[in-house]
Amino acid sequence: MTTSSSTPSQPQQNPPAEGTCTPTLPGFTCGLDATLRIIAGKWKPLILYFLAQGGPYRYGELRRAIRDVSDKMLIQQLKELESDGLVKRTDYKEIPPRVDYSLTPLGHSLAEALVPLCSWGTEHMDEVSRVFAKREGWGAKGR
Amino acid sequence: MTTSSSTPSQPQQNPPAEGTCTPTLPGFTCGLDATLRIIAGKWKPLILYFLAQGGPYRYGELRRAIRDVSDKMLIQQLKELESDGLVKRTDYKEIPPRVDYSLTPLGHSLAEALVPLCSWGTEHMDEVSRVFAKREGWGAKGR
DNA sequence: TGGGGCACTTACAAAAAGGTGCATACTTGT
DNA sequence: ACAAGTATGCACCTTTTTGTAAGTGCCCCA
Repeated sequence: MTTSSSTPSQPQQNPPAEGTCTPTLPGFTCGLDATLRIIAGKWKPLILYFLAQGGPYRYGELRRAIRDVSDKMLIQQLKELESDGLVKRTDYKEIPPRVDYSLTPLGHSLAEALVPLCSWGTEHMDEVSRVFAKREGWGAKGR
Repeated sequence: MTTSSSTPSQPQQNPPAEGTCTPTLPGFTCGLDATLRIIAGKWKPLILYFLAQGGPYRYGELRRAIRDVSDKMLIQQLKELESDGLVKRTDYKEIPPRVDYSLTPLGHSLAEALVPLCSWGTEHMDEVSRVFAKREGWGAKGR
């Protein structure tokens, strides 16, 4: 929870290059920091991703689509996303419970901002795969 | 570390929209997943960010620039970034140690892919701030 | 009546991530 | 001689995050 908010000192040596970020913000180092903290959570990107693809999803659909996620986790992340205003939960209050989830406009905009990351990952799949092969390969000691 | 690789079932109801991601990959659900796992780590985005801004930085410079990061953490993350091929470490093998870090081409491309996230965070700063105010505000029980 | 699905909730445990502080080997400044 | 700076390494501990298993209330179906 410590975010390096105090004394936002920037390096005064190298030229600050282009205005990629604006490091003069409330509790965050920069917008990137803020964004990453919002999508932090093992399943959140996936959720956003799925919701961005299809229309609203029912809870069970998501659950099955994401596969490997437990109820606890899915619900927890959905709740955070909801309270963060990225996802809208619609409870139809029917007798066998029926609920669905969709992106809010804010959520949509975030999902769009994620696209380049997505492409990067896809483009550099081979490098990335090697990296993780390495990390897991001789595991048991390294990390 | 489980990535929902097995049985990549996709929802067959809603139309798959545009080709935002390509969910047919080795160990990851999609490129986004891969990317996020590479930049996972409290300080990595910041490091990439700083390196993307100025030229190569010496260790101590980074340490002071990022502020609040401990040696252990900074070194650890730098090492991972290095072994992931995003950062290049140059050891001048001088008597008082001198080392500097810079982005590799791969690192640069990633940094560029991060720009939209950065902008998103900056643009939606107000919403994001509110979110975190809420999260921390009535803490102690919520999470 | 037993089984299954729906959308969750809760208590508890395991694992991962992060943090603190001390140590190293060598040099320069005072 | 001693403190300070350089770039790290290592041991230990706390916090955060994730996972597991079980349970809830209600309904439908055979």
